[in-house]
Amino acid sequence: MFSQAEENYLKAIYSLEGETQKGISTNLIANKMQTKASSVTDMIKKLSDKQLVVYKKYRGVELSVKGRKAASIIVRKHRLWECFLVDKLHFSWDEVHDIAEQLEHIKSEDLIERLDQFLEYPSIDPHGDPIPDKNGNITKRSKVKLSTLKENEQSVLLSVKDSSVEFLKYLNRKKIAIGNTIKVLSIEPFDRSMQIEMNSKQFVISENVAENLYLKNLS
Amino acid sequence: MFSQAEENYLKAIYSLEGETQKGISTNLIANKMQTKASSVTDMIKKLSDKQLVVYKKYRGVELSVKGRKAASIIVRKHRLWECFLVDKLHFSWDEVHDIAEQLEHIKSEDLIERLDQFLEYPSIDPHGDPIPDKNGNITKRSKVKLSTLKENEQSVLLSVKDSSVEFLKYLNRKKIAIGNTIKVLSIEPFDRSMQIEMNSKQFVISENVAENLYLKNLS
DNA sequence: ATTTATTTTTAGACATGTCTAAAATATATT
DNA sequence: AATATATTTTAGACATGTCTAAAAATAAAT
Repeated sequence: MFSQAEENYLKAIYSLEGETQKGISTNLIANKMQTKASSVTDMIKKLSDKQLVVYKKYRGVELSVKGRKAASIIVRKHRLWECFLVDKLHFSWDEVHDIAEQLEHIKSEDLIERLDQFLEYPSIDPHGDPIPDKNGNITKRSKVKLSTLKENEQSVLLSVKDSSVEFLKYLNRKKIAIGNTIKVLSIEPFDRSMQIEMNSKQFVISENVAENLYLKNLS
Repeated sequence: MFSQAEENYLKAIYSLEGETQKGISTNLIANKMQTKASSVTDMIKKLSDKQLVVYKKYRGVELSVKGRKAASIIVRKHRLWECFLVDKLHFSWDEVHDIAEQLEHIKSEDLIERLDQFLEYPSIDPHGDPIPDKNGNITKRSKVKLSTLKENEQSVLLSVKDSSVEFLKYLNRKKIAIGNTIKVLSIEPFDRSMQIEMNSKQFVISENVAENLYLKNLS
């Protein structure tokens, strides 16, 4: 059984491994977790002692098989709770992160399997991210950033990269939601902002926004 | 905001105040919480500094108004989560205590109000205990132990005193459930065991069992 | 009312997880 | 290749919450 602190570190490293290819540095983790590099080093040693990460001094860390499985179970719990909060308690997708962050640490395998059943085995969470199965396996879909699309290409919004409250509220205002079809009408060369069409409406989004939306990869 | 440890102490003191009339002693709390008296003294000082309890050295503690409200909100959360686990996730009433013990510490007022609504504002938990409202107020029902009933008296089972897994499993086997009407047919003077009738069936229960069942007070 | 027994508190220690400041190592620059 | 810069680790400290063992206070017994 892991402590909440250990679980949070595992989750952070897991998430960083998904974002970057290289080894995960101490500073990267410290930044992600809003803590200090020295604290990260301390915790990494504990995780290394427990064989959850592979660690060589000054060379960064990597999750072990055991660590990766533990991390993905935590992600599974987080995402299932988010589904519960949105689908059953009718929270908005921008309100659920902090609460799920607490709920993911509840210890009970039985609970999470029953919750999964109660939710009718969802495959994605409210932000479009896939939910690992009970063994921690994830079926990942091929996706591309909206910013990589060319003029006149279109696809379906699968998930968001940034799931901060600010960004999600922006998407709410623009009525941009998971599952919508987005077509690129034109791209402004100066700032790479995009004129897009969605639900028969046309509007402009910044490059920053386009960088944070994942669409189904059709190629 | 309180730590989990603080919340557990508040809940224990709250529960002891409900069971006994006198001041709550350090040892009583230590026993309830499966910890040492010295640890209790340490924590009581912290709670006293935060004005959650009234404490005089060597004289035991009492919850302050603020402390009692905080405690009853925790009880509210615990009981609502137990309802969720039994009514929605179909756990049995003997399985929910440990999980609710964790869930009760989740921080979000909004969450608990939405959960209350989702459960359609239950007034009692699966063990028959009343659920405090959002202000911590409880509408308590007048109840008596089955052991106080005389021959030929009958009433409805309101709640259980002991909610240990062992006792609840015993009740499951005997099909004794909240809401059932129980009639005392006879009392054995030697050991105060009772011959009772419930659901047109007759059987004997020990004094220990009769001491742990609360019936509606009809007098 | 003194002694005895029990309860409660204190003092000092330990585990977890965090921090600052300094030292050690790695990376970048010339 | 030597120096400068940035990153990582260590050493020592602190907060929370726990414990053991000893001291202090209360309650019980004669």
